[in-house]
Amino acid sequence: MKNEKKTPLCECDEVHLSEVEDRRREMPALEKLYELSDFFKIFADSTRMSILFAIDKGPLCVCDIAHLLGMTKSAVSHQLKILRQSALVTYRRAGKNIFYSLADDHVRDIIEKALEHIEE
Amino acid sequence: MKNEKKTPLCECDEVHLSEVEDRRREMPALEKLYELSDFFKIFADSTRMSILFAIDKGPLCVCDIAHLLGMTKSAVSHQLKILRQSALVTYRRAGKNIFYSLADDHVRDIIEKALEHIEE
DNA sequence: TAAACGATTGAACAACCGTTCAACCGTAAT
DNA sequence: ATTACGGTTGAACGGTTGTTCAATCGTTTA
Repeated sequence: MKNEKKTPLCECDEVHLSEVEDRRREMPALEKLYELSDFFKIFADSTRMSILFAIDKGPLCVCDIAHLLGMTKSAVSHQLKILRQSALVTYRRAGKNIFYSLADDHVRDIIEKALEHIEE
Repeated sequence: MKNEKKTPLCECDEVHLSEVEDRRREMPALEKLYELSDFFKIFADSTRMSILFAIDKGPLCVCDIAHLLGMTKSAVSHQLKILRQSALVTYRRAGKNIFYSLADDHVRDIIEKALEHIEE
């Protein structure tokens, strides 16, 4: 058997090894870290952020959102798909229109927190 | 004078115009939306997220973080620069080492909220 | 059934972003 | 002063991501 660890280590000599090992134990699982950053990725686009605010006060159809943001239906629909897949929005069909709304109050909390931080 | 609005509108005929205008008034300023999504961009990378968790329990030097994450000093340093510029971390020099710590308790709150959401 | 329209989709393109690599800076030690 | 070492930086490369465009789906209406 060869060495188990083959991580591309940094080239430093002096490392605070015991401290580092302690931290490693306290770190969340790698998978959790990916989930977290993936979750934040959803909010990391101004178009998606605009859509969330747009439907915050009630359902709107794709066409309405497109008008509101000054974008094409296609572009909006692509972003709505991402929000759908992330379960941040729900939708219901009404004739030819499809109305989107926020799926979760949790989302409002997170954006609220972020707004507080930005306002210093 | 020509038309003032020259936004690349969607091609729909039937739009719920009054509703859309109401929403437009309630929307945050465009600049605010950019600030918000830019803020979330910082957390939208697993390396940066890992770094934040790594130094959550106390200061670590670049070399320690690199060891902990199994990355090069360079890669870590580039991400630390972004976190520095976003004022999410602070640093102090101690000899040849530079120790980084979390700048703000606000950050912990936001990540905490996100974790809650992920756990359903 | 056919036309009209709102909405979705996939491919393609451009812009953006994270890591690598090599060079360099700042401090400490010889 | 020179060497060693932790840390930073800029350019370059590859992968990701958002928008556009054209084609298609689903529902309603004629």
